[in-house]
Amino acid sequence: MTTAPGRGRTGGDQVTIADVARHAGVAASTVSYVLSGKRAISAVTRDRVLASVRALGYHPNAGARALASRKANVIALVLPLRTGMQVPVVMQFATAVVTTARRYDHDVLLVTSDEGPAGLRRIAAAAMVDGVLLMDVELEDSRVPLLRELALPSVLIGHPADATGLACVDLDFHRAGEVCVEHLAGLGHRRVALLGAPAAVYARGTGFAHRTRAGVLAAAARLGLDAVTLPCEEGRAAIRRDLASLLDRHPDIHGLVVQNESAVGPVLATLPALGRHVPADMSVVAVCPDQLAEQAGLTCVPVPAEEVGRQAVTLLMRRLRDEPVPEVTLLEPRLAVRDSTAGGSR
Amino acid sequence: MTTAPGRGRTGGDQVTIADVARHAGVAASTVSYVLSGKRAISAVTRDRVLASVRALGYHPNAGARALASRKANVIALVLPLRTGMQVPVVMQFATAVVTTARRYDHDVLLVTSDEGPAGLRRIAAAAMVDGVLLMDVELEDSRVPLLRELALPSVLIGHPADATGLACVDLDFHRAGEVCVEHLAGLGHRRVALLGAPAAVYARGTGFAHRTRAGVLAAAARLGLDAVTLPCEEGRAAIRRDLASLLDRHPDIHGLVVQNESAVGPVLATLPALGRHVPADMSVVAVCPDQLAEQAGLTCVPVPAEEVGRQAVTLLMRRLRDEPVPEVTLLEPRLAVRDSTAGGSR
DNA sequence: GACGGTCGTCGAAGCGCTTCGATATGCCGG
DNA sequence: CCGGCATATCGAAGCGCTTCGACGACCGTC
Repeated sequence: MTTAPGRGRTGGDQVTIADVARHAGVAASTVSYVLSGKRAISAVTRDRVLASVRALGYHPNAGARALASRKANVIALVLPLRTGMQVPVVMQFATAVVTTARRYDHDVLLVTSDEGPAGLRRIAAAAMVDGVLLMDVELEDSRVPLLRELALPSVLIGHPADATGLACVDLDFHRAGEVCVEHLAGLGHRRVALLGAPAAVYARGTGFAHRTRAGVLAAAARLGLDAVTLPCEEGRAAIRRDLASLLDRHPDIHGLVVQNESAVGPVLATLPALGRHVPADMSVVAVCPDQLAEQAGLTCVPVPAEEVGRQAVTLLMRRLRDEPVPEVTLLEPRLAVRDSTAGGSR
Repeated sequence: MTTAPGRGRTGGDQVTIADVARHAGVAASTVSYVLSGKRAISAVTRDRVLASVRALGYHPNAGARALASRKANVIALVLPLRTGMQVPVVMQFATAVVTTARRYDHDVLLVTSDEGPAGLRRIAAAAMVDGVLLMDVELEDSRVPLLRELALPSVLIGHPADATGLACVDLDFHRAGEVCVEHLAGLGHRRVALLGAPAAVYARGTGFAHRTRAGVLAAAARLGLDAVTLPCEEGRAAIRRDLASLLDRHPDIHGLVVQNESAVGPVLATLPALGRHVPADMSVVAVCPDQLAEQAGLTCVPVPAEEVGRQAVTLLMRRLRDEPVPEVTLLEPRLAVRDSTAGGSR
């Protein structure tokens, strides 16, 4: 309607800020200021501009905006897309991240860990993103020094051995381990076992696995319980074997902590077959997504993936505004008691 | 070393094309042509430029590049982050997409379906992405007309009722249903059942669920088998109940097709408890990720998430180059026979 | 009633890149 | 030995946006 809107391209309707300015009878800079709120604009002008924006269906061009403002309004989510990870947790987490980021008017670029340091470097150098969220951080993580070097705003999920100068969010897995053991102890069990992540996960130095184990052992020591811990591979058969040999060697164990998403089902299925009924002969408490535990009526310490994701984004946004953020944010575990744990006789 | 590299900003090392040009003693446009290969450049110059690129660690600024070239080199992956989805499949799929996209020098922007049409519109208008990959497409999907309207290059995973003018990739679920039934029939079973997705998934008109069911029924009709199909909710208890009532009503069923990731484990755990041993009394074939089936020694038609992801990206890339792509690409299902199916007596 | 101070708006200068002529150089055939 | 044609390179003009300095208009003030 006004002056020559569409450029040549087929379907290339691209409405520019100049179009809006013309439509509203103001300068382009004024439109920009209305949209960013960085300078005072009279109510009259603002309303007129906003009306034009709506009328034309204007959306600022992301590239141009990024170039001029030196902000992409995009954050990177670096996911561990390797095997052996607790898949649903990652998924829930990603959802929360995207949703929360959108609330701050940011989008999320998905990056896989296997592109590794080079990927981070590329993303950073190309100024594609303003900051990064790193999942599945290991105790000694090769990406951590790089992050420091790049001075790229970041938030880690999980935490490395040395978190100096970084921001980390995580469930307090050490405390989670303790909580599980305390619960079992409170029910009168004196001998407990931790069925953990696959051995590879420990070998990789993944924080949550180590910290949970440490928590279990610490609480056991403090409360004077006997505790054995062992990794647990995936696969129904492997689990059955590991579990059988565990109970064979330690027949007097009546409390079991399971921290391995994919093992939860098989463990519950296998125990009765080994003559241990839950909870009569064996109390089971898991560290896993609540959804999973709820289905199985399992007492658990839920992994609050959603909450972690939200927190992580919030922290990153704060960091992008150059506000100070705590180095370590640990979420307090809570225990959801269900029917898989009960008082023991010894 | 050369002339004034770093701008003022702390850590703002941003190396620009001008820096490279200066370092190599050529014009900026020459550097651009070396990098894009869009004009012939002498070997001598090219080598000198590439050396400078490496020496300075140059990475083109994504925003500037997008602005000038009108290509973002980013594709959007629109994921169904709602509940009731087969999570690990989605994950595998996402991995394949990211990996493949990187191979074509593209990045992936993660978008959730719940931002819905508005999200697509925004992304498109802001020219953040060059194309989109849509997962979990429903038979009547509200985003489909929008895609047509926006003339946004896209590839759908799954397919809508009307695929005209679009590109879709998917496992041939209809055929998968048939393959399962044919396998069971080949083993001599005359009465089979399909334990499908949760009722909500059918209600939503999700293609894969409907098509599998149709395939099962078609093959059964063709081969003269009796077939019953029923949805299957999540949760161990619900599954046990559904399964028990099914076998109660149809005690002579000896072939079971399971298409519900989260039901596979519980079904296998429940059958023996109901007095049906696998495969002696009941042959079970699943449509699920192969990894899951392999663990359980289950005969299955694997959902080739990785392959689908790769194909989808490849098609999208072709589309971005304005090459013609087929409207529908169906991957042929293959059957992996394991220990959960065996010949029946009737 | 001239002066300083806001307030609201404008114009212009880039941000770093691609791309389109234009120009310079070298080579060929006539 | 020159016109003509490739071939290799350069320079300049944007892409659409933000942001800075400037400037008019209007206010209250002494």
